[in-house]
Amino acid sequence: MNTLAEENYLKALYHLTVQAPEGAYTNDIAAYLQTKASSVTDMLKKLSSKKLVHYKKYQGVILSKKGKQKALQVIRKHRLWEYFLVEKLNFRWDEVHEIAEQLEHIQSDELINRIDKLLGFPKYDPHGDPIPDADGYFEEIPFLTLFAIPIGETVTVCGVIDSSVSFLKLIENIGLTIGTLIKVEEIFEFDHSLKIAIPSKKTKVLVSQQISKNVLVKIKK
Amino acid sequence: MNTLAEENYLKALYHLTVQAPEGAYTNDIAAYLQTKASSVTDMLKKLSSKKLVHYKKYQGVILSKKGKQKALQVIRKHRLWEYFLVEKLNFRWDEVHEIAEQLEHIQSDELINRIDKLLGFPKYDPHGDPIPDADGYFEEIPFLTLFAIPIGETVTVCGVIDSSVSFLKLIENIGLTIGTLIKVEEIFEFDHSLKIAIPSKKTKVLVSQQISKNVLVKIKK
DNA sequence: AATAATATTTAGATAAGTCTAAAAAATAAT
DNA sequence: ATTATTTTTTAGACTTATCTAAATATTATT
Repeated sequence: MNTLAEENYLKALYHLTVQAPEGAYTNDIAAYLQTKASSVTDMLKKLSSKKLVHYKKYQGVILSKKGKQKALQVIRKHRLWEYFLVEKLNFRWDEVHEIAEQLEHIQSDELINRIDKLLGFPKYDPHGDPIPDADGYFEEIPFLTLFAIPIGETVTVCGVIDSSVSFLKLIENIGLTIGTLIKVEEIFEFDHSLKIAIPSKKTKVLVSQQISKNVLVKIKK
Repeated sequence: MNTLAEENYLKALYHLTVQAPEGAYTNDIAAYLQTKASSVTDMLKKLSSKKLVHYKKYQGVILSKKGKQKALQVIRKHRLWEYFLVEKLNFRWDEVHEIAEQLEHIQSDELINRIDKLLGFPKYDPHGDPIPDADGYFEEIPFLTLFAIPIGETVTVCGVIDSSVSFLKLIENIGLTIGTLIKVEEIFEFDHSLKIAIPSKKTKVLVSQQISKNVLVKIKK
């Protein structure tokens, strides 16, 4: 069993190395966790002695197989709790992150598996991120960004790239929540903004390029 | 905000002093928390400096008003989470304590209030222990649950523990409304269900354990 | 009232996780 | 290739919560 601090480092390392197989750097980890580089070095030594990471001084760090598995279990718990908070307790999806940061450290396989069952074994969380199963397995869906959708196409919102509170508040406010069916009606050459129709709300909304590049969608088939 | 260790001491002090207004003793606290007397002394000093307890060297300790309030909030969370685990995730009562010991330290008033609402604002847990409300107020159970009544006894229904709509509909439907005189005719070992006679309606009804644990009764004198 | 037994506190140590400041290594620039 | 800059690590200190062992206070016994 790992401490809370260890779990947070494993999770951070997972997120920092998922798109960077060469490894994570001390300063980046420190920035990500809002701590100091020296603290990171200390923890990397500890995780290394526990065989959770492959670490050599000055050489960056990657998760070991064991470390990756542990990280995925924490991520699984985080995403399932977020789903629970939104689905069962009617939190908005921009409110759940901090609470899930605490709940993800509750130690009980049985508990999280029953939460999983209660929720109907969801594969994706409210942000559209995949939820690993009890063995750490998950499937990434090759979502497109709204930015890449041509005029006339109808798509379903299924996630976001930027999951900051400020962005979530924005899309909540304009009605682009997960599951919403939308249609791209126009693309303005001037600034690449889009006119989007939301049939369920009978509204239309103008969306900037910056927004459209952060909204993930699935093409309706 | 208090640390996990502080919360555990406050809770322990509450339980140790609820029936002993003169105060708790260092060794008793140490035995209760499975720690050493010297550790207790250290923590009592800390809690005292935070005005959470009234403590004088060698003189025992009692909770301050503030400390009692904090303790009750932890107890509230513990009992609500236990109720949740049993009610929504189908854990048995003997399985929930350890998980609730972790969940009780999650810091979010909004979360526990929504859990409270989800459960129908229960006033007592199925052990008959009262659940403090958001202000720390609670009523000691003056009744027994139907579950605890032996064969042959005649009792009056005087309340429920689960006050959710679904449960109220159920007991309304089978006739176990407040004021009803009932007699326990049989207890089936198989699933601890009861056969109840309702003389006023000249009917008999089979009541599951889950139901009997949520019906409060007063023994007829 | 003096001594024995018990309870409590203090002193000093340990472990986890963090920090600052200084040293060392790696990388970039001249 | 040497110097400058950046990055990373080390050394030492701090905090929280714990421990053991010794000291002190309280209570009980004679």
